[in-house]
Amino acid sequence: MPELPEVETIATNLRRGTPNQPPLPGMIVSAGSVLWPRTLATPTIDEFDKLIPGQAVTEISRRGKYLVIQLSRETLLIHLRMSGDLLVLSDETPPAPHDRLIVRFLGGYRLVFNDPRKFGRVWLVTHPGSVLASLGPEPLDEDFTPQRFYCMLQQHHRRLKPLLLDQSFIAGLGNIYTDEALHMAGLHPLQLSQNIAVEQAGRLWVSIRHVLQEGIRRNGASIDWVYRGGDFQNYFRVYQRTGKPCPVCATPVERSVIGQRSSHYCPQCQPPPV
DNA sequence: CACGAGACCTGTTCGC
DNA sequence: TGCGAACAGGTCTCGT
Repeated sequence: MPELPEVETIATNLRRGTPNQPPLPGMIVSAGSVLWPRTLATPTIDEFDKLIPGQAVTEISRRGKYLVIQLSRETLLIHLRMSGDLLVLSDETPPAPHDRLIVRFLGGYRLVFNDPRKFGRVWLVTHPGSVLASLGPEPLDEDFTPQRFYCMLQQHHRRLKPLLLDQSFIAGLGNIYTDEALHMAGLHPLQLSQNIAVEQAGRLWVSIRHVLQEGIRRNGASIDWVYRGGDFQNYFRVYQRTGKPCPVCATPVERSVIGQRSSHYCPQCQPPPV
């Protein structure tokens, strides 16, 4: 799915609006409608339909890969998982295939959660902490220091790739940005976290923040049939570039499956652990 | 605690 | 051309 930069881009667009869509803050909900029941994690559809009308959107933010839409009384949390997307559309725009949940507003606009694969989830809760509690630190926050990151790595005995994908370890990284960061840091995805030297941890810290910021600057990545407007996909170093030359040393990029996910890396720049 | 397999889903692309 | 396999930005649960 969308990873941190894609969710950040969507949050910014919802907050500020775009040439095609008005800003969400200030809008007042007229009704909710759940088209695919499993999309709504909590509460029940009946309660959702009852609770959401009349609430105003007050604030839009992001935590990890969750979109956080603050309403007058409750908080709407949205996770796009693999194929979810959020659109603000006017009443003139007809419904689309794969629309899963809709929040309608006074004034003729609606927020549409569209999700072909149906993995995405929406929560309407009083306390967002109940859903977000297990998330690790935000990699772009000030209190996420290289020193702290080194300590975190030392506390686990796990392979780097699955560890970085673990949202309770660090929030927001997915398959793309993890592969990109490991390549930039010159670290193999199978490297064990406890064997990382301070200096290597520092390089990984810089790399993680660099690729995330680069992703945000380019409005995220749009790949496969899910186009969200970003163009970071044109700047991938290794992700989905199997067999193509490493941008640093021209060695063909390799792919292997690690922890059920495909990993892309340069065997020259990212030597495998002994 | 760390890890692999399976589940949840649909759509696109690959390979024979 | 056609058809099944492989694959896709994620996360959960279960068994070892």
